[in-house]
Amino acid sequence: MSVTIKDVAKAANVAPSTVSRVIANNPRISERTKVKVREAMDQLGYHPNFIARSLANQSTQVIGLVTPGSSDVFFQNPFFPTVLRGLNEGAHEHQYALQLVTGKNEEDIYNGVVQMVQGGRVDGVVLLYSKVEDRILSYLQERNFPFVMIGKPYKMPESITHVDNDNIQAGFDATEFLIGIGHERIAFVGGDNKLVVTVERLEGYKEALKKAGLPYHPRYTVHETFLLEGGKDAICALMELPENERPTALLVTDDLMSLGVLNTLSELDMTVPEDISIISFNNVLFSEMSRPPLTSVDINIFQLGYEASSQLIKRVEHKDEPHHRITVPHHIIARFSTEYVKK
Amino acid sequence: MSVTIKDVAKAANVAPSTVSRVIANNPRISERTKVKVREAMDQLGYHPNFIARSLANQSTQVIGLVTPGSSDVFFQNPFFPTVLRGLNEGAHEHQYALQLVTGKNEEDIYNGVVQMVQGGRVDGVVLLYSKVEDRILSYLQERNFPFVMIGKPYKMPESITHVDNDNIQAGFDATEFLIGIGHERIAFVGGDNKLVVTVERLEGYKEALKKAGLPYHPRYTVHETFLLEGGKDAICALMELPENERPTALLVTDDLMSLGVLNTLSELDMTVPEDISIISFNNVLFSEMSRPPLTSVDINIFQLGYEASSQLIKRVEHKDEPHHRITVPHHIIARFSTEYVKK
DNA sequence: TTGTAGGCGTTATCAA
DNA sequence: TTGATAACGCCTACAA
Repeated sequence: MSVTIKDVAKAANVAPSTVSRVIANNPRISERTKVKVREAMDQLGYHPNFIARSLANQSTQVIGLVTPGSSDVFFQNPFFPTVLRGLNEGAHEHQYALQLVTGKNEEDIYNGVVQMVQGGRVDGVVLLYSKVEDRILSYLQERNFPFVMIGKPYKMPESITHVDNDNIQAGFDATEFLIGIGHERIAFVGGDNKLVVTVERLEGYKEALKKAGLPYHPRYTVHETFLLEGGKDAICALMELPENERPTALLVTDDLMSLGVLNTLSELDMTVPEDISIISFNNVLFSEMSRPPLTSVDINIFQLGYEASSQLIKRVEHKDEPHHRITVPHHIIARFSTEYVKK
Repeated sequence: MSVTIKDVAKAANVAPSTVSRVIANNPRISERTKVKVREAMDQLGYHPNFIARSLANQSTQVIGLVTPGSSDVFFQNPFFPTVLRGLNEGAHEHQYALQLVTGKNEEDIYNGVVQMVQGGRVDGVVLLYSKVEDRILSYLQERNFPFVMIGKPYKMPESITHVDNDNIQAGFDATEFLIGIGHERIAFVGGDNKLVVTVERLEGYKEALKKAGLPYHPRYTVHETFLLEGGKDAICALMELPENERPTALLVTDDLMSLGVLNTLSELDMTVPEDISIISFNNVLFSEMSRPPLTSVDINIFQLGYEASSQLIKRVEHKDEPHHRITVPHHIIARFSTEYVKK
């Protein structure tokens, strides 16, 4: 079929093992035979068979990517392409390939992970999410299989290598930004409150209010999913408050939601930022394409991915690496959805 | 290390080959031993090793995904997540996994493909693009390696299995839609004119003009890349035309570009659709999130992906399948960026 | 119906 | 510095 190490060996008049050593660039092979073997390889158009190599080595140079619950939804999230870019870059630098776990629901994905792991298809795994009570996480820990998480583990963060933003600080900074331009009635519009990110950003929000001596009103806190329509109901409810209680600014924990919010506001005939300011999170590609362009907390999604695959490869190659937490910095990109409050 | 077929064999008091046959559910194995073996498997927590199986079978159950030139840019394209979803679904139905070719430039990707293919990492490949003079395409054809293309091959479409929209028809329909609501000066804002899609949609546009007896003005045709800022210059140039020559409608071949166009127009103080109508292509997620929501030609991106992986698997499993062209239907989603022309 | 043995293409150990 | 040879875990004639 394909040209193998044996064919090369014959052509070069050496043993297969010698060819193997040439491939590995083993220093104890004479330059002369190296050259000879390499010539033969070129002539025959030899390429090593990864599968055979994997079997012999017990290592595949492949990283598995695990998406949360339903991949479908996750793929839609503008977070995904960018984090994938980062993962890709980190993997590519070390000659690793990326493989996706396929599946439409949690059960599917769980089985996919088990197959990947036990089937020896991948050397390690990146979890692209963090959630409470995760079977996959427990499974990987039990088997002591190398993995890295993007986001903050719900528990035992010190025994799980993970890369994450300081989301408390990010929530704090965003809120302080609004306070700094004069806002006092600030509402928090967050995603699924089972996600650690949401909880943390909310915490930062509260801290900033406290520090500024502003009251925290639970009714100023709404949780919606990250999906598109999410925002609508939440916003309407807030905007129906009497004028002197209505928030003058919104902190929205996801750009996609912000888009929804923007549309809802426009339907309610409210102008951003004149009537109400918005600060958003993630700073994905289209944050600057909306009208008005969104002030958003850039969380360096690319770097999140890049660090994740780099760290994972480190773990795979040195199984005794201690667990790390990598904190990726964030910074606010001020655009045109925020403005000094009108008194 | 891990539990293998041999361990199971011992535990069940049979030969390894018997275990192997049980896994394959070979009918010539007695029910009794099947049960016995399966029990042993469960007890030991056996999972077949994919790598070993791949080596023995010469088949990996993995599909390689090849992105155009720079993956980075492609990942950003909102086309990508949806097509990936489709690919994922098609692959998952047949228990195939997806692997990405990593690389940042054409050279990188080419090498990645060669490694994947010669390295026996994948059973087949999906090309997520179609372009002129493609090394990767030639390479795959030369080696007679199973692949499927999304988009229309630049040449020899009858000897390449591909899944695509009828883009000429789509361009035609979109243009006719505008003509149908009274527009006569319609400009074509297209992406990279080396891409087959662009060329075809342009062709459809011309045909529709012709059919309606409207003149085709080359200056009404602008080509920009699919990138965000793309639109700006092109649009300004058009809008600087004297009022009675200025187009009243734009046909923009990509939603992302449309977003850019929308912003540019808003900077020029032109209102959509009152001052100018826009019909867009692809109908990606955020088409309805823009302001105004875009009238867009839905090209069924999901199905494009789904068909691609399904077809590929068919080819992989029956090497003698004849080449197909799968045409995925499109339809216009009318939203609020198009309006009857003001006379 | 089941077992034996060789092979898939590498790598790694041990001799030479 | 190189060559035999035995793994790696599974599949599949061929034999029994």
